[in-house]
Amino acid sequence: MIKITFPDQSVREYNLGSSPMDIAKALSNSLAKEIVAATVNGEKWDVCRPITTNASIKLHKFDDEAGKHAFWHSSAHLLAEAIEALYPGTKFGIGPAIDNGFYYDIDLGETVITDKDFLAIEKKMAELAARKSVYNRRDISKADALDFFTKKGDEYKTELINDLEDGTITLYTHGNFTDLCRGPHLADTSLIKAVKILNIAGAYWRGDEKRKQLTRVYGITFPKQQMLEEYLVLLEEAKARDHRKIGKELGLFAFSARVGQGLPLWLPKGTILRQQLENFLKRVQHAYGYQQVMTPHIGQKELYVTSGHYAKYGKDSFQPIHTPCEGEEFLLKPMNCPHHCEIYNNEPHSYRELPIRLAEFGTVYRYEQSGELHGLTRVRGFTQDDAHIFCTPDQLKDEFKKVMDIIFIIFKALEFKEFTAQISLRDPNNKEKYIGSDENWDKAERAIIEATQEKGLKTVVELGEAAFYGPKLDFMIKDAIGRKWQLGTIQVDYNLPERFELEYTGEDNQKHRPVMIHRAPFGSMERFVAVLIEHTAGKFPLWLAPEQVVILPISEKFNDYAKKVLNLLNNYDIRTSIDDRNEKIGKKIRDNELKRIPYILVVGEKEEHSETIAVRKQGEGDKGSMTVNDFAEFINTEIKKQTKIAEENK
RNA sequence: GCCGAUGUAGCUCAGUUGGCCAGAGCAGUUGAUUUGUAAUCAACUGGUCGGGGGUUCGAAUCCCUCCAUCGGCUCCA
Repeated sequence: MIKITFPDQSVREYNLGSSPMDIAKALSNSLAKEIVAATVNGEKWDVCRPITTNASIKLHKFDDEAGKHAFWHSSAHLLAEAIEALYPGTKFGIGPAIDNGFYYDIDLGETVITDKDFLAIEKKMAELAARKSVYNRRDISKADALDFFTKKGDEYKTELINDLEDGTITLYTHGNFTDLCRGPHLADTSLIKAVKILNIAGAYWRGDEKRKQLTRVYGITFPKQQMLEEYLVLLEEAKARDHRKIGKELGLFAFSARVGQGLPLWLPKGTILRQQLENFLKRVQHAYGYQQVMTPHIGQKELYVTSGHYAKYGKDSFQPIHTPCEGEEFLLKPMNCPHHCEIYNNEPHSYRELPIRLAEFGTVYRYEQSGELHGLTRVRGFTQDDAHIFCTPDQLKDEFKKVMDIIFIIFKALEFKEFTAQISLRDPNNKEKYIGSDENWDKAERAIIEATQEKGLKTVVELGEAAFYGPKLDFMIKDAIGRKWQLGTIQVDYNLPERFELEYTGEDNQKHRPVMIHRAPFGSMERFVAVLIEHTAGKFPLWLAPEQVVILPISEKFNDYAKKVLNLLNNYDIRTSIDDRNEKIGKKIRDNELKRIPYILVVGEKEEHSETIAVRKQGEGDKGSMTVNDFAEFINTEIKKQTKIAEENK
């Protein structure tokens, strides 16, 4: 007998060699049907693998991460079996589970598969799944494993095996397919009830762009058909929210092949939206003691040699601009910090002046490979909501907390309710990789950790993820349909103050080096607007909406009254227009609802007589009538409510 | 940059194996209608079929090349 400890610390006895599945069955048959993986003594375990010692156990269903992982990993094997059946001779790379499904990297030789082949693959997978093939685990010696895959002609597998240690190698076989794999896997394939091949793409073998490109087939599977359908609905929803689509529909931004790829053009409406965001942030930052500055879009090559960026990125970036006569060399600015350092250096500073906080909506240009560009989220020219704080090492923690306050204000104003942060620290075993003294690093890392704790922020700590010049804190938000996006960042920098020889005079009348903090709550205006569009599906909060109100006269006869209403609202700085097209009211309502204008005002005979308007809220329908002044007051109060947070938290 | 896919009117898309002046809906213009809470009717305008080159009696359709976009990979100060 063996003693099994459950997560609630209860202990039960089972026969020697019982598998997690046996244990689950002993608990309840319905539970057993849902178990897809197990953790035994902290190790991921196949549900059918015998347990031979006393152990702690945790059973995983599909609804937890470990369960999904095993389910999708098993599905990747099933995909491989289907591929091998349909395309004999295919060579296999790796096939892991990912956040949403799984993939398998395959080498099809001369064969090319396209999305037209997906259906056949799905059918084959479903057919193979229904055979209820058991996943069998087998320990194997390195020599035997090499022999097996050499005979099979899978050179990718033999390469992988060569990197493994003898005695740690296991194979899994189900049906006609055997794979090198660590596991764990499902009991059998029959749990996989719903299959969808999502897309295919090229992927370099082992992520190395110098090596062969394999075909990566992405798929997802579920234990219930309905779950697949729900997932497909979510994908549709994500597609409907795509910022590239909505940005086009709402006339926010555009791209022109003639201007150049990755260079967004902000259209009038998108510009209003962006300016609202900028003004809001400027107000918040003003309240927090920031000073606004402006710097040129180019800088002498020398500036970036000083900053060190030229050495690091010079060759792989936009090439220098040369002046025709003097032979000067300028670079498009890839970041604002060197310019801000020179502003700091413009005059000597006393410790009494610190912290100095310089803010700029600075447009920067970075060369991105053409294939990396994506809508507004990855572009070649973009504007950072940048600021640099120059402070003493002792002020670091307090400044960090203040920056976090600003980020919280923004997240609140934009209704990002769920967010987490990642603290990136240096690799404690490789301290020499980093610039700056041990003492300062310790101080900075402690400051970040304490600041996040004091603010009650949910964080994960990643060792070795810090930049060479300092630790950082990155914010991750969850949008309205549960997707995660990385937004703002706060970074400590010991490097640039050194390189630019920044100084301040301390209390002791000696020169000291300030610490620099880079921070961008939005990240970039482009990326942030993209996330905001996908979060809101283009239904922006009132204060951000490029068009806040539209007035719809019932017929031409009421155009004059509509103009009167328009003038009144314009006096209140409410962004209003009239839709005086010769169309029926129903048509006008539909069109303006689709434009996601927050308020629609209908005016006709009734309203003209009573000096009122009929109010309709986007997505909610008729709200009854009120006087124009009452409406204007109402709108202003709403906007103040949405944006007042800056004043409150000063 | 690499692999694969796509590119037809301002937008969304039809155009079977090469074959009459390249089509539809929406948008736009004009006219009729003067409208009460998610699409009034009609006429009209609008296209070097991504650019260039080639094959052919004939190319949106086949081939080459370039450009852009999309899905990934690699990259992201």
